[in-house]
Amino acid sequence: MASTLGVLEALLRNPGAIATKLEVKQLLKALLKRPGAITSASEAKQLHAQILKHNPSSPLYTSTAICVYSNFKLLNQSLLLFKTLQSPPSLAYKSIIKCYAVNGRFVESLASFVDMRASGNTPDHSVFPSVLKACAFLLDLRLGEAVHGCIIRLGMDVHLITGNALINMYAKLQSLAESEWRERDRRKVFDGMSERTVDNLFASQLSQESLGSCLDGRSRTGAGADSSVKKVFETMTTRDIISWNTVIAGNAQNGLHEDALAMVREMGGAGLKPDIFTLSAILPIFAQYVDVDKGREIHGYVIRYGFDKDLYVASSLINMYSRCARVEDSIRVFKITRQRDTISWNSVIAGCVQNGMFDEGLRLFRQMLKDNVIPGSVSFSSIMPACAHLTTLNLGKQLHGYIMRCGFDDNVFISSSLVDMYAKCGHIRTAGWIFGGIKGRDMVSWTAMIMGCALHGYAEDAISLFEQMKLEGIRPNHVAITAILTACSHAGMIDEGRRYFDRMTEEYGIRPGLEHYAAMADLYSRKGKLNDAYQLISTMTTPTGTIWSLLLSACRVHKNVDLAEKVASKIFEVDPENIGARVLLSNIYANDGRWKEAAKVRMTMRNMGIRKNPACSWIEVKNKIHTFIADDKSHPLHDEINIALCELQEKMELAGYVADTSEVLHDVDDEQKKYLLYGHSERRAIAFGIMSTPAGTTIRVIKNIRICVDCHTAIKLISKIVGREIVVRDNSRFHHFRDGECSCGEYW
DNA sequence: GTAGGGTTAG
Repeated sequence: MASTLGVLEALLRNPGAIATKLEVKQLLKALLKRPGAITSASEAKQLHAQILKHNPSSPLYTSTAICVYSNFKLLNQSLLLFKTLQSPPSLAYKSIIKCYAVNGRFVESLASFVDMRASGNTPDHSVFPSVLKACAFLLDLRLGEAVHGCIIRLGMDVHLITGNALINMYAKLQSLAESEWRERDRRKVFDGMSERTVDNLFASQLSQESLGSCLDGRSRTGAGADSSVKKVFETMTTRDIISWNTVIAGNAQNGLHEDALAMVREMGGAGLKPDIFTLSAILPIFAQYVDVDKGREIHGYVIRYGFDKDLYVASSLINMYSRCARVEDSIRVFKITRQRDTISWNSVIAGCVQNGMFDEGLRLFRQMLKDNVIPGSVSFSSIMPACAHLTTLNLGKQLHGYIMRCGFDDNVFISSSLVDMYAKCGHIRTAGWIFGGIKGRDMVSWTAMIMGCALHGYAEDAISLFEQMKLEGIRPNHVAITAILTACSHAGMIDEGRRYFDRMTEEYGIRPGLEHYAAMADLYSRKGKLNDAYQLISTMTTPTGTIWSLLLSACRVHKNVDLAEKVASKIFEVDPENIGARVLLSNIYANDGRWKEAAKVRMTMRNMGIRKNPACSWIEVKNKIHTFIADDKSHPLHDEINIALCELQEKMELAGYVADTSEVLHDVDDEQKKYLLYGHSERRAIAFGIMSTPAGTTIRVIKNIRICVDCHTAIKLISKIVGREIVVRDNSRFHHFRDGECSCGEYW
């Protein structure tokens, strides 16, 4: 054999060499037994040439050539040969099935498998892994089960690699059928997470003893108890670390977290130590449970074993830390990871964005592009919320263009984030247009759109979307319900809001949480039903300062000082440092002319060392954000803006404008109050916007606090005078001012 | 030949 192959090597490396027919025949025969002797694609082509020269019609030789080509993943060459075969022999089928699979052509791979069975050829252990991988990829459980039956009949279910592939297929596909179980299991495990069973899990070096001790008290069984994954695993006579890791990853991804962790403990008993695959599979569990202590222990183990150079482990660690709100640790892990890919960048970017570090997220995103790392679809869905929160429309639009050029605009994660971004940037119509084009909308897409309508005051659209979502078989979760309650709240629809609130438990199985109480309290408060709001909040077991503050704010609008004092004391009970509440209370006193009390509250604040955030507005002009803070004169065009405001003022007064000074909370005379109103940040931002953009351009301004009554009146007039649409987002909603009117219908 | 990481609404 060795000498035959030696001749072959000589022949292949020197195709011009003359070989006798006998020699070639011997060579090919030897190759039939050892196709692996061919070590490069070019040698494979030489072999093909020899076959064409000496025996082109032999199915056996042709199959051998296909086999050799498929070893080098050369699909086109394999196919050319395969198509010449009238009735392909087993080897040809096996090779082509594998070749399709390694090239990601799973449909064709399975079709060839079906052809092979129909032609009476018997598959063997060499094809099943590819076939099972194809079933997993195509989410075809029925075919997978049929293949499994075939494997059992052939007695192949004890074969190590086939068994591993079976486990993988079931792990990937069972999650589809068992999503309901999964949810139940998740809650169950969550309840038990604080118990000692998981404690000290990774205390030392995952030693046999420490893992063993954790097995005591393991009590739960889940959907996985008699799952196909488990059955296959238990049937196998030999198992390797891949078998264990596949089951562990499957359990982790299917929400069987306790099972996954138990198996990590058990694998020690089989003489196997957790490796990089094991760790990257279980780290997301600690990320989900926000258990940074366990996550840290794993990080320690990772470092001790030198696994910290692995990209997968690094991304899992970055993700774990950011889910646990330790962004600094995420960034640290990212920075010391020399090798980086799209996913590790995505992890750190998403970590920043999810923790509110929008600018840092954007900076890292730009750095990623600079480093020539090609962004994937996940990169965009991770960064887009930063644009939504910062309301940087131009940046959002640029990213949208990039997304379209990449062909990612049909991705549901991305389009949902776009719906949200456009809605939050004031472009509700664009949001609606994108939403309309989403195929396979999920709960998040619907909720983003519903919330968008809510923010713009389009409650009826929000309600009809909500009902349509239910008709399409999507059961609302707690976020969707928050969105619909917010919609009702922003339109003053008390009855509708109350109905959704009262029925949410019965109809959707969701108990009202803080966010739902907040929306309802807001609904009553805005409508002036202050006592109803008070009653509702009082029924809560532990109302927060934030919820009481909604009512306090309404007390200011509806000028109810007595209730305000009562509410304020409730707030200071649970949250003595609450800045907003103290500011509000002082304003309420000032509004009532009780300047002494107002001053007292301010004094208390000063003594406590707390300062209120100043009112500010900002506007994006030519990709630059201009910020205007109340009474701040630092803008380079400050004087020009003042002149423009005075000119506007004259035209407004001609149109009948009379300043409403009732909300000016300073102890000064009316003339001074009028002057103070000019200084309101949104007015200066709008004046600047008018000065620096072409006639007719829509002005978009964002403000950090509620818009005051006088500004609301003034902006309505300004929109008419300058003939422009002016969109102002305050801290809770959008106002579209057009031709002297506002979309909020005086309700905000 | 089989195994692992990152994403959208609040």
